[in-house]
Amino acid sequence: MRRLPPLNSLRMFEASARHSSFAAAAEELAVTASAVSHQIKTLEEYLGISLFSRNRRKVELTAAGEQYLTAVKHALDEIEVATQRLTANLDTNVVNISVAPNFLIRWLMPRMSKFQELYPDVELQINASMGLIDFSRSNTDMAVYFGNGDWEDIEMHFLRNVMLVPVCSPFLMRGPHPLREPADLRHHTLIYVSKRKYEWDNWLELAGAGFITPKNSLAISSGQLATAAALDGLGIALADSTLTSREVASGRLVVPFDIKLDTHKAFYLVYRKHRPLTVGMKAFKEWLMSEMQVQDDDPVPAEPEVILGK
Amino acid sequence: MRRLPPLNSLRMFEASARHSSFAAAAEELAVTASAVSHQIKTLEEYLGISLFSRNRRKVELTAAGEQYLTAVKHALDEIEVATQRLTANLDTNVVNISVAPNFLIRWLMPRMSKFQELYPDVELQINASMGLIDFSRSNTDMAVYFGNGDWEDIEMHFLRNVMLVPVCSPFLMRGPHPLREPADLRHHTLIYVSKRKYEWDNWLELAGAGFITPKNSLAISSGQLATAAALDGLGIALADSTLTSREVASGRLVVPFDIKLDTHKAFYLVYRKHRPLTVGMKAFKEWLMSEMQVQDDDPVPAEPEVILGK
DNA sequence: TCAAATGATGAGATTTTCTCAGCATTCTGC
DNA sequence: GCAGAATGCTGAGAAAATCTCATCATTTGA
Repeated sequence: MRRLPPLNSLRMFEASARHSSFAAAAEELAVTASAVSHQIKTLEEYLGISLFSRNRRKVELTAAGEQYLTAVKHALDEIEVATQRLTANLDTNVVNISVAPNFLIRWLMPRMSKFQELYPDVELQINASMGLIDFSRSNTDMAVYFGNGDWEDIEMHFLRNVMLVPVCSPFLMRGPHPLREPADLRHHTLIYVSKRKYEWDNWLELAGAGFITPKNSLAISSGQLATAAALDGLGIALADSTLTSREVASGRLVVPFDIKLDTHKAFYLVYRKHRPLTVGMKAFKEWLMSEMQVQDDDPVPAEPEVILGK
Repeated sequence: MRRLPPLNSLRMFEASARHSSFAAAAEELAVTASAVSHQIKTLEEYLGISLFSRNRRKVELTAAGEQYLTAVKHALDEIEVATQRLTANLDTNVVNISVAPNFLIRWLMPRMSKFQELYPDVELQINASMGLIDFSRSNTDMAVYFGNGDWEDIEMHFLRNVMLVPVCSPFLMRGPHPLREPADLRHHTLIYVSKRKYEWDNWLELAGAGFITPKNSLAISSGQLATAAALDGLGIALADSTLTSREVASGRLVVPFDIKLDTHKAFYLVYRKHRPLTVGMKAFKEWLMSEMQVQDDDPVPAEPEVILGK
């Protein structure tokens, strides 16, 4: 069993010794000089030895204080370094990112090379996961969330709104029931993400085809797989226009109707509240936010006609 | 400016890790398991990383926790050692003693060789000083106080009562006014310690000579110097019978009247309250107390006739 | 020489820490 | 396989620590 002095007072002792002044230490520690004085006194009483000589106004270490400071400073250094290493090694270039698989494959992956060109020293360790992260229990540094931004106790930066457009394989356009107007969808399979069936309802209503009953519907567990299903010609999916821009550009996917549903949800970059950002995190954050901006400004292929849904 | 984690929680973290159990750590730290759990949680939240995996009932360090523990343990070790070195290095053989000069010269010095024979490893560093010691500001380990034991916040061990007898140089006995009865003192100079003039008044009253007015009186600042003045034949001093026994035995001082005044004051061994004793302090304390006992039992030269004063 | 700055101190306010009670889970002994 | 003991988590309130404030004494510098 250890016999340790009041540890918090050591912090004040060290600061006071470093400044040779209680007042200066108090300022650094964001407390009053009185608090420092009390703490030092407590420590001295515990030790039974005075650490500072107070003959003049300037406090000065006694011989015992000098000796003690050496050890205390060394110990606090070690704790500080270990803590920094464990938490915010602000110079670290390794960033643990957690994003939804769909965002990862359709947005982040294709742009990774651009990031690496700009920040060759930063290493992104990417984890694909859905659901919220418990930042106090996970070593994930940052995550990209999709939702309406009502998460608590989290640092959060808006990236951009998500607009959904229907996408499908070009083969469907040439099939027996070509998609000429929204109502034509009734002959097809609508692919939706589980628990987000309402998106199709909203889109159909926005497109003036709220009355139709589609031939079939297919529930898929994630946006990524929904898009994959669309690519395979299984039906029409609602996908984020930006996330599918590459497939559209290459002709692997087509947007049968340029009607965009504003989901009122958005992508957010999130991380633990108050967390000091490492250089790697700063780089990723800056790049991510500016890259998102670029996308917004870029003309979307097939000239968009933005219509706000409800 | 430092960025340190909550330091007190580190103590709990270390104990918990050492025991692999919050409950065991709680027992060691004399708190509830709940307190430990809260503190660990606070630390983990600060760090943003979980230090223990709690899948099973036994808590187990995570990889991060393991890494952190190494540093924390090391740092706490250093603080503990430095603190021990500064305070109660219980194995230390060096003892800082503070005693009144009179006690030092007439009692301690003559017996030092006996102490050193018994405890050859213990080194006494003796400081002669009068007045009270602020044990929280002085590196004095122990002191011998003279008084009535009404000191506050101090650990205190009664040594023995102080009996005052008149002492003077043998030359005075052979002078023009030999001391045959107490009233003869009126022809002599009475040496007293400043602020303790009443001692002579009390003694004279006790000796049935309260009515006399001495020829002269000499104020001296300390008991040691008063005895020295008596040795030099400057007059008659009141001195502790034990402290002057050597001079009396050698004939350099004589006790003209064997009337002992009980001062109702005593010598006490004192030290900082709750202070754990080092081996050196224990040795000195044991020796001092038993040596005082020996003195009490020893027949005092010139067969004493103890009379209680008021 | 006087105002400003520093430190000490005691009392009360504030914040942190701890305990308690209740709950869930996991061992242990039968 | 089950009941009870042991362990850990959590929230609310109690207890303790820490901090601030007000005041004073000293010292420093203009």
